[in-house]
Amino acid sequence: MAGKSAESPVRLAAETWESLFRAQVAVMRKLQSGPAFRKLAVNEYDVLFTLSRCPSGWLRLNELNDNVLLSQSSLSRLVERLEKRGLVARMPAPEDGRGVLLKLTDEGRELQKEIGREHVRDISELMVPALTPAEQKELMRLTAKLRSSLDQRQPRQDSR
Amino acid sequence: MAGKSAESPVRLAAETWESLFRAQVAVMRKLQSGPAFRKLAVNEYDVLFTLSRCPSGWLRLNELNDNVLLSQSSLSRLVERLEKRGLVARMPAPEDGRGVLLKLTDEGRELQKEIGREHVRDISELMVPALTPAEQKELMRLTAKLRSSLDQRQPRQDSR
DNA sequence: TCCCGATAGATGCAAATGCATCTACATTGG
DNA sequence: CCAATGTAGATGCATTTGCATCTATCGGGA
Repeated sequence: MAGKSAESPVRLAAETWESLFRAQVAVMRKLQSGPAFRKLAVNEYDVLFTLSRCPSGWLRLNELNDNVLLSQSSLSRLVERLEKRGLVARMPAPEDGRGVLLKLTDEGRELQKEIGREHVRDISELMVPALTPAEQKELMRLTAKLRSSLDQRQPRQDSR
Repeated sequence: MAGKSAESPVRLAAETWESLFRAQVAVMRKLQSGPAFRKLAVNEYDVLFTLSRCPSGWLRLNELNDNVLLSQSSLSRLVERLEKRGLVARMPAPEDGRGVLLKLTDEGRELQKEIGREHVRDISELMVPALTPAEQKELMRLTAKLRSSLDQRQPRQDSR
């Protein structure tokens, strides 16, 4: 039963990750070089986007950091820049004297929407011709499952 | 037929991309904070890895740049650093006086293997509990299809 | 053949990033 | 209640990154 094409689980996992990673790189490359991100870098937009999705409107710096591939210090300074540009506002966390709460300003919300519209258009131009709706749903399901599995395991204290 | 749950193609595409992107961030976060990348940054390892896969052993800087999410100038300097560390060797391209060919040195090949072993182990520890083999294969198929669709469309001259 | 635009890669310089560390507040165990 | 340990975020500083630009070569058309 051990045919030549039998791949080990380890190898399969590595190849799957590589394919996922390269696809992300290829899509991201196209997206970030488009005109949508002239005013704001992708990471900066991503922070505005995450804030725009937050039900309460306020988010801890801390929580933001989970979403973004940035070190804590880089995020701290990125937010500092956004604040200087008047796109987000800070407020000391009421229940935790160490914490900082963030929310979009009106200007920030507007810029997020403006970039978001264009961004979504760019995304669909790449995804729609590539995968059928059923395939997109399956891809979404698989990546969501992968993510939720990661969230559950011991998250270590290290969050570079 | 227009039920409330009917999503527009544009929305589906955007949500699919977001799920893919977040999964990539979550996995990458875990991988890069592990001990495998103490000696080399992920992007640096990725260059060594790509070179190790190259059949001829030699690769144009140019081609390398397609694989990596880095600007041309950043890649140029990254390679410069790798060369200083003795991990890769440069050679002027024989057929094109502008070009540069790259290959791994023995030391580079060894370091790539060393890190690669650990890296592959880390990947499988994340992927295996998250997705069944069949799901991994499907994820690989979908991401490969997405990537190949992107490669075909007009690649613009812009390659930041 | 000789321009002229395009392409490969390098470089100056400003901006962004990460690591290590620091401060302030929180929480827990005695 | 207090000391000890942990966590949130900011900051100094060196490294890395990207944009704009530069040089050198290639390739196509008059």
